[in-house]
Amino acid sequence: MTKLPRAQPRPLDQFSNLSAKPCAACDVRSLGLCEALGDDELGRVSSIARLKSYPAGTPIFHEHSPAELRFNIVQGHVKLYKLLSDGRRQIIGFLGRGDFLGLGSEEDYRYSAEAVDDVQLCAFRRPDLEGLIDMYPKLEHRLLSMASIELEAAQDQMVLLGRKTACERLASFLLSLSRAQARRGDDPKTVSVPMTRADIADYLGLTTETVSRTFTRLKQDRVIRMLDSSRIELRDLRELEGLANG
Amino acid sequence: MTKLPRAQPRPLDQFSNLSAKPCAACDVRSLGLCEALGDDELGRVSSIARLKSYPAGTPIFHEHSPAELRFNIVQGHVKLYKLLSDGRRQIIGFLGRGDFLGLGSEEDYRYSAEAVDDVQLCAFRRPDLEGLIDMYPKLEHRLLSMASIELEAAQDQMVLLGRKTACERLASFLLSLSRAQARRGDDPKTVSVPMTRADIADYLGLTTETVSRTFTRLKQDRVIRMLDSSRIELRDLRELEGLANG
DNA sequence: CGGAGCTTTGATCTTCCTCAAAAACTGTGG
DNA sequence: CCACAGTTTTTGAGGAAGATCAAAGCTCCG
Repeated sequence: MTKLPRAQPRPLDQFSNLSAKPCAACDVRSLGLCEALGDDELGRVSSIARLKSYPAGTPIFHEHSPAELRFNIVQGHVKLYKLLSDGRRQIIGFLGRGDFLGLGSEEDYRYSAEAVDDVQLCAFRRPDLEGLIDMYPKLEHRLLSMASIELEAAQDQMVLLGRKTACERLASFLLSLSRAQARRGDDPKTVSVPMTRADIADYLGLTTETVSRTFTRLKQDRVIRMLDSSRIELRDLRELEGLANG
Repeated sequence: MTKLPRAQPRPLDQFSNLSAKPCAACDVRSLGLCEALGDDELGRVSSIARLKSYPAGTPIFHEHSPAELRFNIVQGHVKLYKLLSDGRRQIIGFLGRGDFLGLGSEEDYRYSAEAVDDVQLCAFRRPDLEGLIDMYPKLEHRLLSMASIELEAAQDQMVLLGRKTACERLASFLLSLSRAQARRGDDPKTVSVPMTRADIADYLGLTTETVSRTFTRLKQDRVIRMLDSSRIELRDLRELEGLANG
C-alpha cells in the first residue's frame, strides 16, 4: 500500500465555487446557518458561496480591515483574537465546524482570525449574504439565535477570566471543548485539542508556563490523561465539573 | 418652599399600562429597540408593554428562573451578574437608558439582573414580543444589531479581564461610561457612576480595595477629579485612553 | 447625634508571572 | 532510519501585582 501524501493546502480548492459539491451535500449544514433553509432554498446559497482553504497558522482576516466576507466553517478550527498595542494578546474565541465567522463585524472586522489547523471555509461576500437574508428572513432569525449563543459563551468566559483560578479555568476549558464535541456528535470523554499551550494561555488569561503546570497537576491527579500530542482523555467528567466551578 | 419627599418607589407605577404615556412620547425610543418602528406601528407596542419600577438595589430577575419577560430600559441603570457556587460574583454588564434587557435568554435567564439606582423598565411578555417580531420583522433586524453591539462589548471586556492591569481596567471602564453617555447625548467629560466600588470591582475582576487604591492614584495623577459621591470629571480623555490601552 | 454601610488606607500573603534552561516533539533531509 | 535544527512544552527559582485581613474614616440618613 503506497503512503498517501500528507494533506497539504489544496491549491485547486483555493477559490472554487461549489458546483462540484453543492450545499445540499454539505457536511455541516445541520449545524450551521444553513440549517434554517430547506433543500429547495439551497440553490441560491450554492451560487454565492465559495469554498476556501487555509493551512494551519494562516491568517484569515485582520482586525480593522474591511469586513468583506463572512464564513461558515466547514472543517478545522479558527481562533479569534485581539491585540493590545504592546503585543499582549487575548483570544476571544475558538470556532469549529458549523460555526459562523464574522458575526458582529459591520464595516470592519473587530478581531483577527487565524486557522488553528487546516481549515475549510464557505465564504460569502457581505452584500451577497445580505441579499440572501432579505430573500429568506429565516436566516436573520437563525443569525440572531447564533449570536445569542455566542453572547452566552462570552458571558461565561467573562466569569472565567474575572473570577476563576488557573485550575478552574483549565477545567472549564476542557469541559467546553468536550461539550462542543458532543454537540457535533463526537465522544465527550476524548477531546481533541488542536491549539498550542500559548493559544490556550491567551484564551484563559494565563501564561504558557501556568497552563503547562496546571496540565501537569491534572495529569498527576488522574483527572486527565494524554492520549497523544493533541488528544486528551477526560477520565472523570464529574470531578472536572467540580474543579471548573469552585 | 417645602422640602419634597425623596423620590421613592412610586407604588402607583409598579405595574401600569401605558395608556397615560404612549410609546409615541417615549424618551428612549430613538435609542432602543423601538427605533426600528414608525409612529404608526407603535400602537401595538403600547398595548403589550407594561411600565414597571424598581427601587435601587431591587432584583429584577434571577439566573435560572424562567425568562418570562423582556425589557426596554426607560430610566436608571441595571447590573447583570453571575455567581459561582462559593459566592464569587462576576458582573457581566451594566445597562442603561435605551438598552434591551433579556437578550440571549431563551427558556431561562442566563444571569441575574438588579437595579443599580431607581429603574423604570418597559416590560414585554415573551410570547407578546415574539408576536410583535413576527408582525414587524424590522424588529428582528434591530435585535440582531443590538446583540452584535453587546457581543462586541463582551469581547472588549474579555481583553480587559484577561490581559489588562488594574489601572488599565479602571481607565477603560471610565472611558466606556463616558462613551455610553456621549451616545445618549450627555457630556463625555463628566461621568456619573451610580454603582458602588464593590460593583465596579466585580465588573473589572478586581477587589474593592484595589479599585479604591487605583482611584486614589488616578486622583493624585490629576487624571480624574471627584465632583460628588457619584460624579467624576475626566480631566484628560487622551491620557485616559493611553492608560486604558497599555 | 449616632449607627450602618461604604470607602480608604495599611500590612502581609498568595497566586501567578517572569526569566532561564532543560527536555520533548516535529518535520526535514541525508 | 537517523541526525539535527527549530519549535513547543516542561520544570525551576525568584519576583510582583493584586488578594486578603484588619482597622480607621466618611457619608448618608434617620
